[in-house]
Amino acid sequence: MQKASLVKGTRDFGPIQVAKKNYIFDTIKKVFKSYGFAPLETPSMEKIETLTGKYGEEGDQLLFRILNNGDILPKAESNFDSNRALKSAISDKGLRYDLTVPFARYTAMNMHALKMPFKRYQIQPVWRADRPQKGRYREFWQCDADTIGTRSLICELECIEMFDKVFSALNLPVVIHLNHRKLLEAIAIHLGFEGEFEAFTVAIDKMDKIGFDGVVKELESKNLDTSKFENAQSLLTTFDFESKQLKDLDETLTSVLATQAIKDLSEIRGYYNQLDNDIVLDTSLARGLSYYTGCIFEVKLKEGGFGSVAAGGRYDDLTEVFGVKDISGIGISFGADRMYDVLEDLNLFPQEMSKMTDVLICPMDKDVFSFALQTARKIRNNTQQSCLVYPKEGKLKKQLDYANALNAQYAIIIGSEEVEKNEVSIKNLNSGEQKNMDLTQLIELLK
RNA sequence: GUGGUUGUAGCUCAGCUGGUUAGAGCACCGGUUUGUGGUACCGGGGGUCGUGGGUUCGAGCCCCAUCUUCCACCCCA
Repeated sequence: MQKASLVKGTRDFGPIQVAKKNYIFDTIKKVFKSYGFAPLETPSMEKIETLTGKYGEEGDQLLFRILNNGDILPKAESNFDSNRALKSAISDKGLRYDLTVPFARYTAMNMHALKMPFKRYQIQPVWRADRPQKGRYREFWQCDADTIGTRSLICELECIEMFDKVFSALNLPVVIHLNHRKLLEAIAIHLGFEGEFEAFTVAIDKMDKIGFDGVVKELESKNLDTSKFENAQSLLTTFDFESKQLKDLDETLTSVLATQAIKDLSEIRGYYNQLDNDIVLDTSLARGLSYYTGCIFEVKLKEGGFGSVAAGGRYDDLTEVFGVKDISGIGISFGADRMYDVLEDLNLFPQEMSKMTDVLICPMDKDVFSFALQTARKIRNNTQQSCLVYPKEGKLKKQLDYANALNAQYAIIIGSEEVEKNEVSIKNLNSGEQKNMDLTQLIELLK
């Protein structure tokens, strides 16, 4: 016999967990649909060359590769000068790392049929060969919405609104962090890091974690000149997302790049009045994925938890590697598994998630089965309630126990007395209240 | 990928410096009550102590390996 076990960093979802997960998916889906996004699904696996080189060196290492079928040994026996060469000889497929790149691939292949701007949403699992931690899985679900084929800043606004709506619908207070890649570049140049943009962003992205002094140390450890960095603290921080702050920032930076970014941000700011959640301009936000070129977002929990529960940004050249130029796009992604964990921790899933049925019918002996089944049929055909007949007679205690385990709202008790009077005994399992009535009254009650 | 950490019944854990048949609470099952649950009482099942080696007269406890968990770094949802 073999011990049953799971692959590291993966998990099962039982009936209640699936209901909870669907609650998250449904909430997100509803918002996506209300903004006119249409569904798309792509295969779990992609050609390895579709995936590699899109997420940087680190990302490539985290790709799950699929071993080729057939006789790989002769190939493997040849001399390869590197792991990389060997890998590509024995594996030409991989599991998708995110949903954005498969979408770019899809777009490139279907340009002829897509009416721009094209808006799609996609809710599917992705895989990363990461070392698992809390809130960090090797298989997890992303919920993406992207708009491509337009540079309109209305899309940025929609992203912000969708973040706001989803988290507000889930009763999960968050802070939406907003930044602009060009603003970040302008700041980098202003602080003397021209040509060292990557190292600069990697360092300042850790601001909230290691603090200002930590960032200085990090930069120095990479032999970067931090002489102009002393006035950076007031520049790399979170600002209220208001026009006054934007104007001040523009005046401090006085560069073309900064002005472009501020213009975008001001326009977006002009499009809305009130959100349920907080939003800040966070100039220390530097999303790692290198394909972003405009606005970038990250949604963080107001209290504790993981790094971020949702993120996104604008990218200009994602389809270019597939031969399709000048398609600007913007997309966001919700991390369903992290959201699941937080909602669980904070006990924010609605009560009915654990309800397996609304009504349990309890037949006392075999003679009443047909009456019980008839009652069930009536309930199913005439009400919205789900209904289940306990498939074995006897022991009311046992049956009521079962009803509790299923979190049912009503138990309908049917014995020979009830059949004789052509009625049922219905018990409200929350209040304990119980009364007898005929089937017409029962349907009326359950409607 | 680097450094650390964890692993005892379904769950949360106890188990003294290695010493006879490994414990508790909760959960589960049965009964008290063969037609009334979620609160009471009585009883019961269930563990090759993550796995594989080793040291020892003897290992849940020590050593090695491996897997798993969680944490930090890296990166990220």
